[in-house]
Amino acid sequence: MPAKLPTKRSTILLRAEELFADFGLHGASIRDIAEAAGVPPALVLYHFTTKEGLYQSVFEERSRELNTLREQALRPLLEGSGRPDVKEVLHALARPWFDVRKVRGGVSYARLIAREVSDPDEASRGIIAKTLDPIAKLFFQALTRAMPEANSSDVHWAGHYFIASLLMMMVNTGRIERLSGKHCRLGRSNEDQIVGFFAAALLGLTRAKHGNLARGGASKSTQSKRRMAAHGTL
Amino acid sequence: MPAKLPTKRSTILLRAEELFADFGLHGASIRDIAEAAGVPPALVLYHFTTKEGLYQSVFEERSRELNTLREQALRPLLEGSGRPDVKEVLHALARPWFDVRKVRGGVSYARLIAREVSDPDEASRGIIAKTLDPIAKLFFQALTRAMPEANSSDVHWAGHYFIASLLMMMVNTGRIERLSGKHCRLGRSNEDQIVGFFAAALLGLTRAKHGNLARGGASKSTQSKRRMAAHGTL
DNA sequence: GAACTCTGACCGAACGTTCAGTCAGGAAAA
DNA sequence: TTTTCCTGACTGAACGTTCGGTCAGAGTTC
Repeated sequence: MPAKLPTKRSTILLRAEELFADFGLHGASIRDIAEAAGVPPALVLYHFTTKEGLYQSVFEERSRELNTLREQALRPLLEGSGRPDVKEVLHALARPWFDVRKVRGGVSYARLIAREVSDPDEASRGIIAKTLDPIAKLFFQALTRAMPEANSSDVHWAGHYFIASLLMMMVNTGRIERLSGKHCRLGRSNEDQIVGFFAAALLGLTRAKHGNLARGGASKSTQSKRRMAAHGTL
Repeated sequence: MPAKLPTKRSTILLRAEELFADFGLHGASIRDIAEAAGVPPALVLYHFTTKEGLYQSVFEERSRELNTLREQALRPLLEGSGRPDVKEVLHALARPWFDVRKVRGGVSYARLIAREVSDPDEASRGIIAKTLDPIAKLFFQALTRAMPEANSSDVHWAGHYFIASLLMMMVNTGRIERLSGKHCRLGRSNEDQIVGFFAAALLGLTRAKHGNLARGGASKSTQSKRRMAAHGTL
């Protein structure tokens, strides 16, 4: 059978993702998006009711796809009775990013998240919390189980650093790639590089006699750690 | 002598920084900023000519302050003939962030940068390149000199990871701090934590026999590395 | 009185959104 | 089979509001 031809609705969704990623919620107008999709502005509102509704749909559609991949990779690591491999845990989070970059719009989604993460707006926060927090919790669970003897606070921070670096890689090299054309393309070697780096760093935590790396607050309250995990991005 | 009382111009600059950080260039209107500063909208345009002019001024004013601190810390490490200490290099980049957070508006500036970094807009890119690239180059120079025997590509990536994590820490905990009130405040212990983590990871690079961590592209061209440094953020 | 700081009234453009209505096609009634 | 009815996709023209920016002139300082 032929590939199902794109509906006007899906075209709007695609163009909106690109323009929202490039210019933000306020920077991209409905008229811009409608023009990019080749439809009258009224059709955008017909399908998505409000501009925020469109924004939310853009976000949730792609998040659902990524979260499925991430959960498929993380669940087995948590359900087995054995101790998960650190590299596998990191790959579980990294691989879907590299997969989604291959499909059209993947780069835009990375930029979209990068925008949301640093946005204090209430609507944005709700989106992050709803779509990204569950996976983040799973990730930190797996990471902690992979390194039971390491200082829990350090492991949590390391997880945050990994996530931040991953996002930077997606956003920043998306820019490099676009500027430099074919070569300097982000590929699987970058995935192995970042996973290798953080796996080594994490394993180094256990070797460094089980104290906090910081001189100061070695043990944060469990509550504050929970809160940090809850605010973890992707 | 008394602290010099704020001029209307400086008040506008301060409020603009906060609102731009919260809502972005397009999300914050001149009228919003003027109202927050307690001045008529026309005064904003009188002082800064255009909205983009105001945005640029906000950005450059705070960048100048931070860059001075960073350069003061990095220069000595590069001018000495000896080999710089890795931790000192990392601290040179991290400390100004923690210093600026203490003064009013520091958190907003971090969010402002986080926005800019993932913004493909030409104007934004120019700002990043002009204000942040020189320091980034200095940082990568010092880092490479601190670890001459390590794989240069890995060191560069590690530098990017450090920068990304630092920014995430500023932005994310700015959020946590605001939500949780007094406690859970970002302090010096966090600075030691992130510097300690990345210093250990970097030193681990030399121990791991001098190969690239990635299986794939072990040696990127010098050109591509330069370009990455040029796109380094903060 | 020259220069600087500041203000309120105003402008055209663009904004998100509304709405009456067209149109193709499928189900129901004749 | 033909006619009627209905629904969901879609459109063009407008709505009221807010936007960035202008401008003549008032107030203040030197």
